[in-house]
Amino acid sequence: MARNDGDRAELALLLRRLTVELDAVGERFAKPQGLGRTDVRAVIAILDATRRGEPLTAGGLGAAVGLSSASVTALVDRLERAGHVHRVRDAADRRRVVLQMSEASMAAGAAFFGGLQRELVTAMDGFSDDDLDAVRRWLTAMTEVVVAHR
Amino acid sequence: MARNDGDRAELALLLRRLTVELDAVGERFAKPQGLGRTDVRAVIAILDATRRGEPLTAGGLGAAVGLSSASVTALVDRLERAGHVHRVRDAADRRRVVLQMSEASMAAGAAFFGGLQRELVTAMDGFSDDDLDAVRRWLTAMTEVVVAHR
DNA sequence: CCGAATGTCTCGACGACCGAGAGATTAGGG
DNA sequence: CCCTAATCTCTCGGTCGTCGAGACATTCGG
Repeated sequence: MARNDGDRAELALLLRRLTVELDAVGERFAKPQGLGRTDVRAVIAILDATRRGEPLTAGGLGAAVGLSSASVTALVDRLERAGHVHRVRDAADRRRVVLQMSEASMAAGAAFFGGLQRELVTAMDGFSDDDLDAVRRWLTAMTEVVVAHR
Repeated sequence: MARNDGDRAELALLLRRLTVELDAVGERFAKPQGLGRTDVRAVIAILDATRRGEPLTAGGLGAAVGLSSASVTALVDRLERAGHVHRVRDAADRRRVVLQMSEASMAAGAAFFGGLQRELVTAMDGFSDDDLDAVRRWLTAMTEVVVAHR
């Protein structure tokens, strides 16, 4: 079992290495756009919500990325000034501000992350369906452990 | 192939979800210790280097986490004030400052991340050697793609 | 119609980060 | 030896991201 445990620990290390590199990719996207770490997370959250058909409000964004309302205001100010989103008052509840990604920003994001995703998917060519199913189950299991760990 | 591409894209989403949760774990570790995001990355870098038998210097830490020298000074100030590391002038080259983790900090890190690692390894019980080998190859392949993406 | 709840924004303060440059130490060629 | 260039860390001043507290507008329930 000792040998097996070592192999498994290696997987944990590989995973950490991968997360570090993914983090670096995020920064390589953020820098040229004049965005910060948090801004990228926010953009991704807005895109995800929009794709789900439930556009984010300012407050929802704060909950999604873990920021205070003051920080959200500043964050949206930055994104709006940089032309990535615009504020739209919700017609039904005029206290709310819903966030819409601009066309240009959507295109930039799609070019960068879409490209990466295509490369990732292509790199999966060398794997059998059984392999990929094992990966899927593994990712799911690891996520459950991480979520439960507190 | 369309069906397969969808499945593969799902893996990318699962991976992103996992990285997000791992990030959250890092914050749950940092908060009670009075540490910030960068500080945790620094501690991990110092621990990794120490384990490799090549103790980090202040400058090396800056290179590892991507900070300017000014920021490194401030960072080490924080970590030292919080009792996580202490500065030791290198005897051979007295311009250098090598960073040593304190016993207490090592113990805290081991308790937290060691515990998580054990849980992760345990969760791999349900996987065959072939499964885990597929995971290992997949993680390696994904990391290569991410590193090459620039 | 009024008070409580909700959603966002403003203000003032703090901490993290960087660029430029100062101070200390080392390495190497006269 | 010594002088210069290179190296390593630290200090200083300024900018930006974040928060807590509270103001303002809007909605909801009695």
